[in-house]
Amino acid sequence: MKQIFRPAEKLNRLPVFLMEQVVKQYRQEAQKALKAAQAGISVDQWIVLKQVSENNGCSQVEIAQSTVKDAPTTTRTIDQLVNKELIEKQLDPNDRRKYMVFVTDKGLQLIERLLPVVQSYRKLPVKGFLKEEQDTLLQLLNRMLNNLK
Amino acid sequence: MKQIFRPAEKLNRLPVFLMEQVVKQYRQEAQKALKAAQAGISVDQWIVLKQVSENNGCSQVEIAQSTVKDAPTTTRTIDQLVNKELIEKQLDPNDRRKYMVFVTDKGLQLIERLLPVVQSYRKLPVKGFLKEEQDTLLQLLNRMLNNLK
DNA sequence: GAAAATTTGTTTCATTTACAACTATTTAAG
DNA sequence: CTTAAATAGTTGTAAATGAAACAAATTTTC
Repeated sequence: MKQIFRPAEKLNRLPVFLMEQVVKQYRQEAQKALKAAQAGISVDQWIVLKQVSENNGCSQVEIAQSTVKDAPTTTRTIDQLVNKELIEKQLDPNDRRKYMVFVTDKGLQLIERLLPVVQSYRKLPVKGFLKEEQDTLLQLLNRMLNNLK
Repeated sequence: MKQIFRPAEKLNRLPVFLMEQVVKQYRQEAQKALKAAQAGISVDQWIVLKQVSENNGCSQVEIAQSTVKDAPTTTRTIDQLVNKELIEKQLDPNDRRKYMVFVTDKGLQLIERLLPVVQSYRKLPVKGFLKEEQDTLLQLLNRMLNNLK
C-alpha cells in the first residue's frame, strides 16, 4: 500500500517548529561544505576560530558571549582548536584566572582558505531574498528573541 | 576590571544564528513550563504524544514524517511514551513490519491537562506580533526551508 | 514462484549538549 | 587583614542526536 503523506498542518504553523528544521538543514549543508573543502573543523569550531581571529587575545568568556555558547562548550571547542594548532592559549599575566586566546598562522591560513566556502553556504538559506526581506526577517527574529529573554 | 560586552555584529546579521538562539531559548522555556506543570514528559515527547492522539493507530513512519524527526529518534521517543503508559504499540495484522500506535486513556488525560500549558508557552515567542507579521514570518521561513531542500 | 529491492523498525556508536559540581584566582566587605 | 562573594575556567555525567549497520517483513521484477 502506498504511503499516505499527512502534513502536520498545525505544527507547520509554529514558527519555532519551522526554525528547528531550517537550522538542522542548514547545519547539515554547512558541515557538508566544510567537509568537501577538507576543512578539518566543524561549524562550531569555525565560528570560534573566526571570533578569535577578530578579537585576538580575548578571553574565553568573551568568546562564549560573542558566540552565545555556554562556558563548558566554549572550553571544549577551544581545546579542539588548540589541538589542531589553529589557536593558542596564554595565561593573562594581569589576571591568572584568564587565558588570552590567539589565532596561529596556521589558523589564519585556514580562515583565508575557508572564507569563500563559508560565505557561500551562508547565502544558501536566503537565496532569492530581497534586502528588505532579509531585514524584515532579522527584525522579526530579534523581536522573538527579546520576547524570550 | 569590568567585563566589556562585545556584541558579535556580524553573527547577529545571520538569520540562522539568531534562529538557533530562539530555538534554544524557546525549548528551555517550554521545558520549564512542562516541568512546572509536573508533566513528566519532554517537549519532544509532547509533540509525539499529540501527533499520536490526532492520528490514532498510525505507524511510526507516519509519526516520524509528521514530526520531522528521523527514525531512531522516533523509535526512542515512542519507547519512552510507552514506558510511561501514555501510548501503546500493537502489531499491524496486515503488515507485520508495522506497529500501530495508539494513545491510552492516561495519555488522553495528560494531553487534556497539558494543553493549556502548551498553548501558553507557544504564544510566548510571537507575543505582540500582528497576524500579518506572523504570516510574513511563516512565509519567509518556508522559503528558507525550500532553499535548503 | 524465486531473487532483488524496498519498507519498517531497532540497535550501536561516536558526537554534542546542558547542567551541576568543582578548582583557582581575584575582588569586595566588614 | 581576613573572610565572603564573584569570576574564569574545567571536569563529570547523563541525555539527546545522527549516521550507519542491521533484522524482519513485504513488494516488485523477471
